[in-house]
Amino acid sequence: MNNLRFATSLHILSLLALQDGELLSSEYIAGSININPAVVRKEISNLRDHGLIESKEGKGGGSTLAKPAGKIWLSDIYNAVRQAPILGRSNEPNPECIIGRQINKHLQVLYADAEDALVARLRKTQLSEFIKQFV
Amino acid sequence: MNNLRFATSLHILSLLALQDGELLSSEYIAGSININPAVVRKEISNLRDHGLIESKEGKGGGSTLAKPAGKIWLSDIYNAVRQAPILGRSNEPNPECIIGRQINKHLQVLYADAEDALVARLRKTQLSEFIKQFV
DNA sequence: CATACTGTAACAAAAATAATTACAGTACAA
DNA sequence: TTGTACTGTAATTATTTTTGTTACAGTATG
Repeated sequence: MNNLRFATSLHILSLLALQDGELLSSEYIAGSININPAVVRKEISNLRDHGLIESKEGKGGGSTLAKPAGKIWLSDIYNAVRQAPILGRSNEPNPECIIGRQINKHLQVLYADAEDALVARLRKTQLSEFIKQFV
Repeated sequence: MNNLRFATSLHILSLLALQDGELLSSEYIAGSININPAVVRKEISNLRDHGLIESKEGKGGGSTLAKPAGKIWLSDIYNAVRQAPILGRSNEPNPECIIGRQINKHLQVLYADAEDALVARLRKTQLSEFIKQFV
């Protein structure tokens, strides 16, 4: 998770939440985050796939939340941008070693547990709560 | 944290813990993990800096745990390999935007909270417990 | 029909990660 | 005291991941 996707997605969603229904263009959002509009559109595309955002094409188009900010939890955002296990990838160890043969199985369990703990924390905060900080 | 360092370090420490005081060479360890010995030595160097491993140079040298496996928690390993915030890096948003100006501050708090939750989980397991799974 | 958007792909650039090579330094043991 | 078998570390290269850029077809609006 050494990337910008969580930060970017949360930024996008925060802007939309504060906008309260108004469509925002990828250009505008990109200006706020200070990144390329195409990157924003890519991230929006992903958030849309996860049911967090709706978009309208064409002139005057843009994006808005797909549901109230009170029904979006930070864990939803995490799940939307998640790609690899939170503690990192695994090696492909030597199967002839007693440790090597088994460790990935145990790592997976551990990674899942650790990730559960993280997600449980994120599930405590709604987007609506998060944006209350911006006043 | 999209890398192999946690998995690699835990593998190294598991081998040492099961070896119970016997010195293990980086070559042997590398063979078990199936990676390059120099990478192992680099990782060992880091774990040594964090007080988890002791090494002996020269012929017949190698590495061993710096303390009993019961006094090493998985959170210690996490802290040893940690580099970036667990949820990823942050953008450098537009300071002229009300969100852009503040979001990194709030992200930092959130990242710290989330990381605390993760670390708390890792603090529950000792290396000695982890290796009991290898029988 | 001109305009202003989105959606997406293809490509390029940059950054992070891992592998490799090399070799000086150290300890043991014959 | 010398050969051997290790570690420690740096320098370099290779690979993979991540981000940025460009381009353009498709869509809605007025």
